[in-house]
Amino acid sequence: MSEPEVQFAEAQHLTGLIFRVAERAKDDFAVAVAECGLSLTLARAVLILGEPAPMHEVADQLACDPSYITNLADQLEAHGLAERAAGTDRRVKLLQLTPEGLEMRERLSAALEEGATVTRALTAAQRTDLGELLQQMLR
Amino acid sequence: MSEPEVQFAEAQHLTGLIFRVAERAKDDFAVAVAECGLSLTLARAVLILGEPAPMHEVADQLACDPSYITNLADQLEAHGLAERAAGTDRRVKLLQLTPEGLEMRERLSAALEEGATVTRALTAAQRTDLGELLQQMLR
DNA sequence: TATTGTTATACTCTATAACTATA
DNA sequence: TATAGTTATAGAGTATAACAATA
Repeated sequence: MSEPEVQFAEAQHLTGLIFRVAERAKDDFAVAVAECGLSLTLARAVLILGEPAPMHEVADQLACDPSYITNLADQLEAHGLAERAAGTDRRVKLLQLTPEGLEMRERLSAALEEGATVTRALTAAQRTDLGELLQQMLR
Repeated sequence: MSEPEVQFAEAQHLTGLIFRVAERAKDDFAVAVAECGLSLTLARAVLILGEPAPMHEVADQLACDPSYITNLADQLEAHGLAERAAGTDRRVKLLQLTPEGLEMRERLSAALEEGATVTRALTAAQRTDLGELLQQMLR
């Protein structure tokens, strides 16, 4: 195969396609998130906090160091989106969304569902197929 | 719908699934890239440089500021993977892979194709279907 | 006057290590 | 002795603005 053909073939490879689709979806979501005045990580934290959770659990779910959650929690509080609350164990602090935080979570959730221009290119049946394939990949 | 059901439904939504699959693929690729001693961005640059390219074109393809390419080019040269070369226009500097760079590109390319554990969960037919759906999303 | 690349600088994101309080 | 969270600090990654050379 000549070089251009190799490149073309590579461009078709699944992993590259997944990356490109994900990047586009992320860009779309980032626009919505920026309109809300949040960073991507902050938005992820808000989405995670459907229910109050210990800070170390948030760290687990975001796959980041627990020390960084202090920073994120400070930012969430500064935005008025979440508060620290006492847990049963006095070492633990729960992070819980304020009413504003819950409202923000709704907005972000809607943006995540509807905002991705990529999924609009598919029919309902195709979306179903895609969803099944993706779920199988995560098993 | 009660809260846990809502969360479950959200977890199924396409955009979220795409993000999770992409994150897993990226983690897989990052492992291979780290074994090569490169950062993800550096690896992307190597993959882009199948042929010598002006630095500003690399910036376009990486979707980053042109000034940052100076930094990346310095790093690539420090790794012995690429060199700056003169272009026809004397303002332009071409970035081209060294033999080591080309070899690295092969390794990365192979890692990208084979390394993603996510795609292994699919049959050949399913991979074909997925590829077609993804391509349609990028059109 | 516009374009290419470079420099200096600064900002954001995130991790590491040492620390405190609690278990 | 182990766990939760905090603090201080440092590093990577990247952008902005001003600049030099060339077109």
